[in-house]
Amino acid sequence: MHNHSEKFPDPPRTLSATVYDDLRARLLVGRLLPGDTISIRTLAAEHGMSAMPVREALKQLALERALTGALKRAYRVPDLTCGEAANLFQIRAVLEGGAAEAATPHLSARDLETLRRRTRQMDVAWHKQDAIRFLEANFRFHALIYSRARNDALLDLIENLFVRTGPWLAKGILSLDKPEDWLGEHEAIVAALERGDAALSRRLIEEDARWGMSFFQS
Amino acid sequence: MHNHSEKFPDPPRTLSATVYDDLRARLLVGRLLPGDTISIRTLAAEHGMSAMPVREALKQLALERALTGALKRAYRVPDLTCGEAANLFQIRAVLEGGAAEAATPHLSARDLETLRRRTRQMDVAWHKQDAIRFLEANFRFHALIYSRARNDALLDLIENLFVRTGPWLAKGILSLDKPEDWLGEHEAIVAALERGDAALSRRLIEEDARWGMSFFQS
DNA sequence: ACGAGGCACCTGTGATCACAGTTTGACAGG
DNA sequence: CCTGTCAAACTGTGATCACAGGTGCCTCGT
Repeated sequence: MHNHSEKFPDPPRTLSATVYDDLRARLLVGRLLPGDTISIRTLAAEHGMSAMPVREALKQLALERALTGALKRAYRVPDLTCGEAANLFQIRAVLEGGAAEAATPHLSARDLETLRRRTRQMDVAWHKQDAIRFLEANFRFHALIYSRARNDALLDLIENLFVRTGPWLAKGILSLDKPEDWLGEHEAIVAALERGDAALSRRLIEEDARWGMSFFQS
Repeated sequence: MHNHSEKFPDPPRTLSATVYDDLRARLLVGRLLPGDTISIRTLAAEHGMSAMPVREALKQLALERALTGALKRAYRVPDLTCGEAANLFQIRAVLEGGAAEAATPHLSARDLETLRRRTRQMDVAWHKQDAIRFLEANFRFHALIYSRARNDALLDLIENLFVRTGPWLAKGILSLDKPEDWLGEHEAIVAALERGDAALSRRLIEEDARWGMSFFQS
């Protein structure tokens, strides 16, 4: 049997990084919801490894505020207050706005086509009430844009914020009964990017980033 | 003997957090310089503890890019390229600009007085070529402003960026022979804040954040 | 004298064990 | 039936040991 058929990213990486990435991906798309509790030994058993790598991954996620870790108590997915969520989306707006503005001149025609595909994926996921697929396509849409800003550190920070707001957004989407509220702002974003209008792109992205606050705003 | 005379923040916290904070403080003020190497067991011996807490702290710092951690090789303080440094200062500019704008209406007269004191401390440290004291006062100056923006998550992110740019700034300051280049822009910032001019404060802070790029720019 | 190979020491990573505080559920008493 | 209490099982944290890979110096051969 050839090895090529197996997943390959494992060997050069560390076990700790494996579970870290796994948790991060789950938070990003809302496969973990606010209040969910996570145990070191349970996760270790699921992954078939010792508790050591898992504990490191959880501690790191707690440090970057993707999880809460009280002393001697189980790690949990943070249940943000509206104020905390608003703060996060405020940061996302300024950070993603700047990234979009810087990325505008560097988007290729191929990129724009990919963005349109992501938009369509989001549309069908939204009407299916499939929060996970929706958030996944949404993240890939934004990540592609920001990656063209040629600033890796900035991309990391934005990704972190997506991870932290993921569970909140998933909770918000799942709490809706009517999927009517969705308006295809993303097409406007793609149009602005295509025209090379950096200022407009920035404004639209800022608006889109703040959209997540529309849930539960009291 | 009374316990009140001892440092108190220790007991409720974890050993791992202790060495984490210690390293972070050292990076922030440039007591660790780019290229410096850090060993788990050495640090553990210095702190009189097992290697376990130290490894967690180092891994966390590596994760937030405050240290580099190649596989099976010693952790080191990153020696940033000019491009990477420029990226970081670009992020600082947009993030700190936004924070300053939001904080402007909430600064008290007492805050402004403290800011002026920090400015004076920076001045004397600069003329003494004391990079550590300079960076410490500089950080406290900025941190006080941003703390008034009432956005803890934003404050965390900015602090992280200070930690990451600390060694670079220290290297830059120490490489200068003449301390002539220092211009007291901070007084202008305080003046703008005192007048409640949010837009001007933002612009001045952005300018100040980009100042760190003036070293070694090729 | 110079270069290449090898071995000893260094590094981080993972496993296993011991410990202390927290949570939870069951059982006894009102 | 409700409530207060206690014990067992859970939680994360820290220590110690074993392992594999990387680095560099020292020696042996030419």
